[in-house]
Amino acid sequence: MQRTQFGTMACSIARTLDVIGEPWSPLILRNVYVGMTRFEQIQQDLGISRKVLAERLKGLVGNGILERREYSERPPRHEYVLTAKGTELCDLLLVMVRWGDRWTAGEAGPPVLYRHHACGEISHVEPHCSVCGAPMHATDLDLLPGPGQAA
Amino acid sequence: MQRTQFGTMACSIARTLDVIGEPWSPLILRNVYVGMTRFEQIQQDLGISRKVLAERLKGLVGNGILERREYSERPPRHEYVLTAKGTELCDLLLVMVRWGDRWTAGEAGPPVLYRHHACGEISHVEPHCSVCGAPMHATDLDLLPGPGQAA
DNA sequence: ACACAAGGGTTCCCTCAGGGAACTGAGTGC
DNA sequence: GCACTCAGTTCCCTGAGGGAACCCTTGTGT
Repeated sequence: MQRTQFGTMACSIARTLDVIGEPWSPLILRNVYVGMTRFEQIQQDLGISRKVLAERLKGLVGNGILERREYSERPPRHEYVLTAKGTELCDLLLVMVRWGDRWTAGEAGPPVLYRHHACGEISHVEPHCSVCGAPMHATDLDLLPGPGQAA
Repeated sequence: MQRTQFGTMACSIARTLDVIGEPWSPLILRNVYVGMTRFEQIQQDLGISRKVLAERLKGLVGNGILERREYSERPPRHEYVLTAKGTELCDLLLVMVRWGDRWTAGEAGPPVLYRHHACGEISHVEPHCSVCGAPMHATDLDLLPGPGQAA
């Protein structure tokens, strides 16, 4: 948890950060996304403190990103799975991957490749305009006040 | 700065987090993106501690996201502007905005609207496949080991 | 029957990063 | 000379992250 709460700001970036902005949260999400759904697995893979992992998982469940599901009743065992809200958040991870691959991967190249089901090719994510379908980057936009703007 | 350093992990998400994962960094980037480029402006707008702002700006400049530019010699005054690397990172902000608008804006609607230069319409960003151009989400992908994978 | 292991946490203490306010220092305007 | 602005820096205090140990329930080997 940040010292300053971002959730109350009239800014969708701040509110998104309120959900996954805490240290480790994006990496936890990533691990669940790739199928590493159990406490012990995640803890060992990331090398995160057990305390912090427990806090983050509780937070992500509370925010509706993950769901705590019992996969064995006896003995009681739980795993964490993505909700619809959480799955959509994974698109954000893909954009982070794209930027990281481009600017930080260096000589060695990207550590993971992504194959698109639809076309079967190794590709990466590219932002497009939801209206006209053309590529859309941060420099191609005008910002206008919206209905939810603070008074 | 996180206690655990993410930069050395063989994961583009972790490496991206190493650059903008610290608390406040994405919001600082956002402010520079919308044209709020000066220390005093950013500090007052965000309500961030001056100490932390100075640290973050130093970090973002060090990572090649921002450039510290003198806009007046006498008196010496500086502003922070986006580099190419930083501008591309803003695409990440747009995806955060999109998710935040969808899942956290509530009744009031999005606080800011984005108009695409190319088509002139209010739109939002949507991830597409760089190869086939079709919409691409986290669930449409297979993950394969890449060349930069850890040994 | 008993020891031990594994999953999934919780509790403890310690350190260090964030918050807040005060201070600095160059330069300008009056 | 005095106030004011920008852009930081320094100070102390609190609270979050790291690490290790501990806990509880159930399963398993002997």
